[in-house]
Amino acid sequence: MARPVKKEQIPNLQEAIKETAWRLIAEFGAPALSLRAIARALSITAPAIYNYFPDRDALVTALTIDAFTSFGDVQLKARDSFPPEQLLERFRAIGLAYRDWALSYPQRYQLIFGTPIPGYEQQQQEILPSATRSISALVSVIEDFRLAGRLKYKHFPVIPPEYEAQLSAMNTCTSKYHSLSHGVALIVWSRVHGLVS
Amino acid sequence: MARPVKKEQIPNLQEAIKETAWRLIAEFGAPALSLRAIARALSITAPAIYNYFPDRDALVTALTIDAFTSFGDVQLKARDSFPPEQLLERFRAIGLAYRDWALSYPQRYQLIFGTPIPGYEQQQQEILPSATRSISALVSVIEDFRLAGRLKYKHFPVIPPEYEAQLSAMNTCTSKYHSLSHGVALIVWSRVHGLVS
DNA sequence: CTATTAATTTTACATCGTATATTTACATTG
DNA sequence: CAATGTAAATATACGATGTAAAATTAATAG
Repeated sequence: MARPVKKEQIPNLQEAIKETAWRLIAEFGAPALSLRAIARALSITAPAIYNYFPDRDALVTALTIDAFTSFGDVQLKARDSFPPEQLLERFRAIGLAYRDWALSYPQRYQLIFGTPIPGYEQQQQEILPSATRSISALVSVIEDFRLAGRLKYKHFPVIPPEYEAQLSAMNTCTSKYHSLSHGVALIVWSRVHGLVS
Repeated sequence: MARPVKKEQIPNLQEAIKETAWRLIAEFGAPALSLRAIARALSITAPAIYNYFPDRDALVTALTIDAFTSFGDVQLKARDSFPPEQLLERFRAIGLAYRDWALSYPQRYQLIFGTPIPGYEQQQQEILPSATRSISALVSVIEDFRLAGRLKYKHFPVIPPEYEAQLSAMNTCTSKYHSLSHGVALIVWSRVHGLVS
């Protein structure tokens, strides 16, 4: 074989594309993102991107996964900033970390939770693992509450149907937690999300 | 003035455009809807549509309003199929009517609750009245339950933040109902919606 | 040095929304 | 009844998008 990985006037183009995409999202908003705009900003032609991502949706999916990964890192780190016994502190840290993260990375927040990109629809299958991991911090703590008998509930929580598909997917993906914990986590999450917004 | 409303090879073009749009939505799905596709189907040129709708979003908004109106008609009719005292029957009729409507008009259902049209984002202001009316049937019945003291609750319902904006908008729009009724209605709605899906 | 081959650009096509200018055909008015 | 004003439709055009196919470039392996 010849010419495997050199030339590249931009050292790591794959990464540069994503970084530029993030910058454009930050500047003009997620709905305005386009391959051509990215190429323009990089002084590159649009089809060149196809060497790194099979199509536009794949790029957006990659961005989304990165965002979820970053989010998950922060969430897990927040949880582990307190020892396993201090459930309340862990719980609280996770909530605050959510807020900090949203403020620190508004683009990532926007891509995951904000106005969607026009033609794009989520490729659940690809995104799910990183998405699941990102809320596993919260779920695990609530699971600990439940195991400690400190989860008081009278009714099984009401889950809006929009989330139900994801919820059951998460359940099959990480069956280590009780579904009740998932449900409560979702509600907690929606509360925090509301506050942060 | 001259020539106000004649010629028109297609008698009522405004209406014909909308009907064709619905047909295309039914056939190819809402995300695939486009002005040019509508024009093609009508053997018309695309810019002609601009005589009836200022832009594409206006057309989609008009369709959405029509869908909500149809939905509201059915909901109110269902409610009024029982006398005001038979709250439970009314409640039940509304739920069943939801299902019937979704099955009878899958395109309308899809436009309101399904995958959105790519570039389009809802013009809340225009849509709100018809949307509000469409769930007023449910809200009014729940309000009656509340007034009759038949609404048992321990916690104020948890409302996912996505709906909160609409909820408060509805409140200012039709302030005749208690906000608790709105909240409960939203939860009931989400349950029924889940079932129907 | 040359052949191979990965990385890019060039060119091209199909789609979209929509702005502008032009034609068409009717209804009213002189 | 013919002239005119005007609404409705078309024709044309522009810029944007995603992406397929071919042509070009440059680095490495033999």
